[in-house]
Amino acid sequence: MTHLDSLLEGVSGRRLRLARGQIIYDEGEPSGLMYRLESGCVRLQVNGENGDRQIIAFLFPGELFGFCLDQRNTSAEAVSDVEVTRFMTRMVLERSVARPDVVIELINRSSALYGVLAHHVEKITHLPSHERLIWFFNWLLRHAGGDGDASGVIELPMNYRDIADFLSLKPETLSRALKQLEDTGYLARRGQRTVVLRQPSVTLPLRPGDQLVAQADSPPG
Amino acid sequence: MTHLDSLLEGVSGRRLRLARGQIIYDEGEPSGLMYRLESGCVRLQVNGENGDRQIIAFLFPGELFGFCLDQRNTSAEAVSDVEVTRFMTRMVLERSVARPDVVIELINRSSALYGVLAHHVEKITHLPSHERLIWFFNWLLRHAGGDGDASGVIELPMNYRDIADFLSLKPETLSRALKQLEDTGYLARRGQRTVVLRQPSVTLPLRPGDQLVAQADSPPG
DNA sequence: CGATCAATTGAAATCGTTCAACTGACGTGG
DNA sequence: CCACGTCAGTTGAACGATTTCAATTGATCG
Repeated sequence: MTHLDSLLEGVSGRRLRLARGQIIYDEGEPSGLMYRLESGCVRLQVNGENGDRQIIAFLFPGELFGFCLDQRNTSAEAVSDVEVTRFMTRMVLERSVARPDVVIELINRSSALYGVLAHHVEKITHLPSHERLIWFFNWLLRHAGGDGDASGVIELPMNYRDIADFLSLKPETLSRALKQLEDTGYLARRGQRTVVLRQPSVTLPLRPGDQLVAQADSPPG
Repeated sequence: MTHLDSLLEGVSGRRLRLARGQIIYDEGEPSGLMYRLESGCVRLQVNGENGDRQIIAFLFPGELFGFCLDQRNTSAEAVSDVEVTRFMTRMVLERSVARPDVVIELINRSSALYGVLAHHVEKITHLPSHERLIWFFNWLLRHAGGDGDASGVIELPMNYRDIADFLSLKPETLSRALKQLEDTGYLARRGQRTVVLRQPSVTLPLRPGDQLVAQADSPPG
């Protein structure tokens, strides 16, 4: 992660502020510019024909995106107010001739992104709604977790609709799944932008009727 | 596509034959080798915890895969008997220092793969079963289409289970969807490894009761 | 403080899944 | 060359998770 950050320092980049909701680039546009996210959260997405939207990835500070030489194959939008540094892809490549490690780092990041997406697909196609959520929150905890994993406190930079479109659920389903997880004690909500995981990184064996917190205080029978 | 093929000629590669079903590499393994597919069909996949499997991509002759420097983030398996040329990733990279266009081509291919997967996700999460199939067949026609698109004839290198796992359907659902498409006249089957699309690249507005072939020969009313 | 958009809740409908049984294709060995 | 076993694909019926539609509550920002 830190490798490339220093390397790109040698490439002239322009620092930009973008407001929440702003489109950074749109699918089909010619490429040429790439970005490093400095603060905030960005989403990559595919906009379907019927107004459907699939969010492919949430990006967090330190991550690079838009590294591509022909047409944009996804759209990028600001989830929150963000700061990015914008580079000309051409210049990054020129620099990489002198510094092979830049190429290596770019490749590593590309294949990492691919792997994340691959697993994302596997999860959203094979897990029921509430397990998708648990998986998502644990993933957030590991990635966006500035606070440290142990506490289980997650500040959500995105709204529920974004989460729904990331997990391929309807907002109503997300809402119900959240409630169920809250009721069963897997998580607690503080406002609707903060979630507290009770058991971070648990692979939950949740079946209808199971109760997590109940163990202590619900009388048997 | 042809760009890189000539470039890799300069890198020593070993030609291999692999039998159908053989694992080329497995998720979690250290990387170091990359491949060009010469003949046959390869699948990239993620194997879920419950024995579930999500096929991420089908690859066809000319395509590169396994371009990655740390751990494998997906598995690769031979869908049919295949021939591949195996390269040491390190040597490809060394070559790329002298030839910047190699880097560019590798980047293009990586981002193309990412885009394909992104759209794949969008489709399998937003389309009903029979439209996924139509989309898949049209996609096959464009990619594996050695015959030329116009005829609509598709030789399937993979079995129905592979297709089901690619489209995130159960075999039963796939079977039923296929039958429905056959009945409504969108496609015909010759054996179970050949499919003929009646209207290649149609965005079908199929609703229960609609008939495609009926227009010409079914009397009104 | 009101307007607007996001999130919640309920009830009904739908599509895909599940389970189970059956059919068909294919390859092996007699 | 045929019989058999095995595995892939098919079909039916019941089930269930998610979606849909509709109405309500709740947040957020001028």
